[in-house]
Order: sequence, then C-alpha cells, then structure tokens
Amino acid sequence: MGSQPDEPIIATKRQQVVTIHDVARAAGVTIGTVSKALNGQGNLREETRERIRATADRLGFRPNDLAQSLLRGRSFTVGLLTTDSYGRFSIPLMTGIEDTLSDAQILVFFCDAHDDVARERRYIDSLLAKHVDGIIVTARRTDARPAVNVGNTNIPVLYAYTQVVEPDALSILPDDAQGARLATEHLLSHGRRHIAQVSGPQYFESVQLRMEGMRHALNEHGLDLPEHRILLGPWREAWGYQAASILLDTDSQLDAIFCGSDQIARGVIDALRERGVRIPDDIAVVGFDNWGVIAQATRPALTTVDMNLHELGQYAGSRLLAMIAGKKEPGIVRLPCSLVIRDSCGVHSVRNTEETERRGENKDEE
Amino acid sequence: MGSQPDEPIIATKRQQVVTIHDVARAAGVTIGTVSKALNGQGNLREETRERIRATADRLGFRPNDLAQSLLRGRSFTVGLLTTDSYGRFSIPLMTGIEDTLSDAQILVFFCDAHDDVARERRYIDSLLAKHVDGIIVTARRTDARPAVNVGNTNIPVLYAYTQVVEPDALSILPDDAQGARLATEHLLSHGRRHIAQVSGPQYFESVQLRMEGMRHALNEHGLDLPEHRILLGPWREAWGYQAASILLDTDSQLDAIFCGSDQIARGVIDALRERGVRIPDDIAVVGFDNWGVIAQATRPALTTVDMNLHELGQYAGSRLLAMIAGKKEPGIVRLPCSLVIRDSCGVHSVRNTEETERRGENKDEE
DNA sequence: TTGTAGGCGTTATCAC
DNA sequence: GTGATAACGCCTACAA
Repeated sequence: MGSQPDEPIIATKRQQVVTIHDVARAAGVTIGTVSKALNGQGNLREETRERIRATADRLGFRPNDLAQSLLRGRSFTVGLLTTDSYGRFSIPLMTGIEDTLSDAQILVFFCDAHDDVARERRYIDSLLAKHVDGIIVTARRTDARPAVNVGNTNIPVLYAYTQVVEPDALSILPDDAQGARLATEHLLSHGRRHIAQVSGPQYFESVQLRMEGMRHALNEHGLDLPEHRILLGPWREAWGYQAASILLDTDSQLDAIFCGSDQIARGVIDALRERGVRIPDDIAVVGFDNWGVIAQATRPALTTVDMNLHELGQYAGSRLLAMIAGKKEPGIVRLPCSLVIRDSCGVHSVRNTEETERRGENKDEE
Repeated sequence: MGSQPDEPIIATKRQQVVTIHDVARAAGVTIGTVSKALNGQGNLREETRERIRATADRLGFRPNDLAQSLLRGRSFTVGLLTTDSYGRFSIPLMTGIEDTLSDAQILVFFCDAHDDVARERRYIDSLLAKHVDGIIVTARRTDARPAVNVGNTNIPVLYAYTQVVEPDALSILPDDAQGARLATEHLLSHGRRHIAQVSGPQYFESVQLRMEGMRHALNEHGLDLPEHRILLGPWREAWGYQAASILLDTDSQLDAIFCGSDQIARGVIDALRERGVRIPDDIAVVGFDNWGVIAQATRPALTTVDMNLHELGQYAGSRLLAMIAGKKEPGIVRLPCSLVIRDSCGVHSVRNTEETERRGENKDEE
C-alpha cells in the first residue's frame, strides 16, 4: 500500500531474459556443460544432462538466436523484397516462399519497397546489416528489372515472378507461353476454330508470351491468329466488356475468346451474356490467373489458367536454400501453368489438363 | 591456366565480410577508435574521424546488426503473425504496419501460421529466440482469438484486425458500427426510407456490429429495421445475387440495400439490373470494403465503406512503437471507417463523408 | 565427466 | 585524442 519507494520509473531497459548462465547457476554447473547438455554434444552423464534439461525448461530458457547467429555467421533469416505488394500475385508467392523457408527454420523479413528505388536501397542495406542468409526479389509483373546490388557480400539473390538480365542470376517465372498453349488446346479440343484473344498492354512480356503461345498452338492445328482477333488494352474488367462488344460487331464467325486475365474475362462474359450470346454454346471463354473471387463468380464459372504461384514460391524457396548451401545454378526457370476447368468452355474434359481444381483459394469468410 | 593448386573446394564457409577490425587495421587505429569515429562518439580529431570514415567505405564496411543487437538487447525487428494470409484484408494492413515500422528502422518478420496452432507456436518461439522487439498479431476476421503467450518475456504484443479478451491487451479494430451508420445515413440523406441489409453469417462480430450500426442510424430517424429486411448468408457474390432476388419478390417498397461486403453488393447489383431495376434511381446500393477490383467494376460503380486498413496498420505500428518504448495502454481501439462515394446511390453528396476517394487501390497492371 | 577460455563483432568505460 | 578491455550470450576446442 502507499507509494513504493525506489521503484524505478523507467521500465527495466533490458529484457530480464534467462540466459545460459542462469541455467548453469541453477543447475550447479558451468555454462559449457549446459550448452553441451542442451545441444546433445560431448560426453555427459545422462543424469546431469537430464537435470540440466529440467532446470532449463523450469526456468524457461530460450537460447538467444542473436548470439548463435553471431557465432555461426548465419542468421537463419531471409529477406523478401517486393517492389510493390499489390497482393494478387504477391500473396500466394509469399506464402509459398515462406512455407519452404519456415520448414528450414528460417524466418522471412518482409520488405515492401513501394516501387521506390531509394527505399529499396535502404531495405537492402538493412538486410545486409542483419546478415540475412539470402534475398528473394519479387514484383507485381514478370518483366525484367535491375539486379539487386549486395556489394562485396556473397549473399545469394533469387528473382521470383520477376527477372534480371544478368547471366549469373537465377530467375523463376511462370511459363506464360505454355499456359496460353494449354488454354488454346483446350478450346481446340472442344471444336473451336475461331478464337480471339483479349489481353493487356503489349509492353508486358507476359502478354507477348501468351500471344506467342496461343499462336503456336493454333499453328500446330493449321490455324492462324489474324490481327483483328487480337485486342490489347488495359488490365481491366471494363476493357474486357468493351472488347467483347467490338468482337461481336466485327467477327461473326467467332466461337471462343481467350482472355489475358480473369478480370478481362469477367467483362467479356458479362458483355456476351447481355448481348444474348450463350456461353459456352455459342462462344467459349478461357481466363488467366484463376483468381477465385472472380473465376468462381462469373456465370458460367470460368475455366482459367493457373500460374501455380504458391508452388512457384515453394520452388523459389527451395532453390534459395540450395544457393545458401552453396549450389548456384543461374538461369531462367519457367514453371508450368495448369488449367482449371469450370463451365465456360463446355462439358468437362479430362484431356489437356495437368491438374484439376486446386486447393480452394476461396475462404468463405470475410 | 590449368589447374590452380590449393584452391579450396569448399566455398569459404564464412562470409568474408569486412569487420571493424579490418577497418581499424587499414586505418592504423584500434577498433575502439573506429567505433567512435563512425558513431560520432567521443573526442576525436576531425582528421582521424574523416580518415577512418573514408577507409570504412572504401572497404565497404557495414556494421553487423547482430552484434549490435546482442549488445543492446534490442534487435530492431518485429514479428507480424497472421493466422491466415487470405490477402484481401491482410495486405493493406501489413503494408501499413510495415510503413511506420520501417520508418523506425525496424524490419518485419512475416509469419503465416495457416490457422495452425502448432505452427503458430513454433513461430512465436522463433520470434522470441530472435529477440524481436514486439509482435503484431493479425487475422482474416476481427473476432476474438486466444492471446499469444510470450512466456516470461515482456515482449509487447498488439492485436490488429483481431482481438483478445485479456484486459491488459491492446486490440485495434475498424469501427464496423460507425461504418454502417455512415452508409445508412448516406442512404437516408438521399431520401431512402426502406433499406434492407444483405450481409454475411451472423456469427461474425462484424456482421452484428454493422447491423446494430444500421439499426441505430435508422432509429435516429424514427425508422426501424424489420426482420424481413435482414438477409444473412455466406460471404459470396452468389449470395448477394440470390438475396436481391428474394427482396425484389417480397418487398415492393424497397428503395435501398446496404451490403456487408462489396462481393455481396456486386451480386446484388447484377441481380437488380437483370431484373430491370434502375440503380440508383429505383434502388440504391452501398457496399462495404472498398475493394477496388470489385467496387470500380460494378455498373454503376459502387459507393462503399472503407475500413482504412492501411491507416489502421500504420496506427498499429505506431502503437507498437510506443509499447516498445514502455508506454502500455491496453484496451480496444476502434478506428473510424469512411465512405467512398461513387455512383450507386445517386448524385454525389458532400455530406456524411469523412473522406472522399482514397489513394487508388487499383494498380492498372497485372 | 566436467570446467576453462577464446572468440563471434560491437559498443562503452575506462585508462593513458 | 587514442588505446585497451570488458561486456552481450553462446559454442567448442582443449585442459583437467
């Protein structure tokens, strides 16, 4: 009761955590012995080992990673540097990366540079100062970016869902061309022969690759992709809506549309339906991204290409682990896309599918 | 040329980074002097200070944060623990948090527990071992969750977009009731008197709060919210579509619908339009979330409540900073929502709006 | 079988 | 003004 004299005003600045010394003192041994006991090193009497172990968790001892890292020269941390966390692509990528790394007892620093070069530089410096074991760089789009400069360190850097021109860098990307081929072949296998493409701006590498992939698949079937069936515009639902109207007005033979994104596909589908076109009977539609909230909400539900970004992230994590272990094999790795078949192309086909519906991306919660 | 003898096969296991010793040797002083020179401590001749500084960045010296942290007992890192990174709500929250923390030179560990208790426990242990300065816990929904146990440490823990029953915990949440009031008052100010609500499952606290908020606003205008105008179902676009049909069939007086999410609102709007109802002339619609990709794609574009999660994250970051500095003020803080006015309620109103359109959430890129 | 001591890279407190 | 030295918490040879 009353005022407690001499109570420090400032909170104890130092965390009063229990250290190996406390354990040693409590167990009546020296710190060396404690270390050996807890790490299963050296030859200790099983009795002592057990006694020490007991006092350790009685005291709630937790070895200080900072000290260990300093000693080992490895921090068991990795930096994840993203230019901009738009979300749609970053999230599955991030969780994939983090999945494999956390299995390796590695914690991930999340660094969002907001497309700001100076900010990115500061992040890299911080990561280097914290002696991360590696850095994964990612982005909102797959196009090339400048390499990250880690100075005179030999910290491994890996690029995921983005790439770098440096020949000694490792970049991991989805195989856009293959994804487009998959979609096109699916449409062809459903008897479609007059297929248009509605996609994003030409200056995206992914747009070009998907166009090439589609063209390639058509050519293999003796078909071509005429200019008037290629409509490029912004990555927006409204563009899909508009493009579909244009196609309906100009191309009476059209029997399928391959869209560069699910957003565009949604606009396309809405426009078609409103103009009385039956989907897929009259015109079939394929999307790209397998963005659950969109692909499952279109009427009919959207058949679409999945870039498997979660798996891509997992793979990136494992490759970084390998690099940390010393194995550096630079290059550009493109991982296959798969096709998720729903109802916008007709009856379910079992062909041309590498995988069927993937782990539900739609959490039925807010 | 030819084989180089004695070249080590194993890559130097230890990062050959330049340390303060190297700088000291190169500059012909001792490490103490280097430390003082670089940190602006002590009384050094300006000449030596400059010379040391020069050799330091000639050598590319970078102080090792691990060593500093060990000494200071602070790591300048924070853990961000999320039960599940669905994305929609986590992303703005995360970037907000990270924004303020990175300004304080703090790096953020991203930990996605996948709704797995054991995994969460492992993460917490890792974070404690790494001596993070604090932990922010977040979730996919705002309902209460068990407190995080940090053992005998006094590491501050803060809950953002989730809450905890413990009286000494700090939880930061959006003010759902106020958001609902905002939306309702907006509709009332446009002359609407027969307003229904279509929302998510009742067991969500947010659903209940939004209902209360709406009822409160109606009551203040002498109106009530009859049971038949409350439709609760899954958080899905299809539910909105279905609910709108039900309302049209049963409630001829209806002139507005307040939706618990933008996804639901989109379903509602599509159903109304397809049934020939004019929006907003016949029925006005308000959403909740301001999810750009949806709210901007509805026709007409959706007026909706924004929970300002980025700002909420920023605020959470600043509160954690305060806690780290020793100021702990537990409680539940609810931050105001704002209304983003588009076209689904009629002509733009300047009243009843705390803020207008916020920083564009729609990046026009894939 | 256990204790001792050096060192990981810093910073801070003393001497000189 | 600058140099030594003791921490910070841990691990690991090596000594006893």
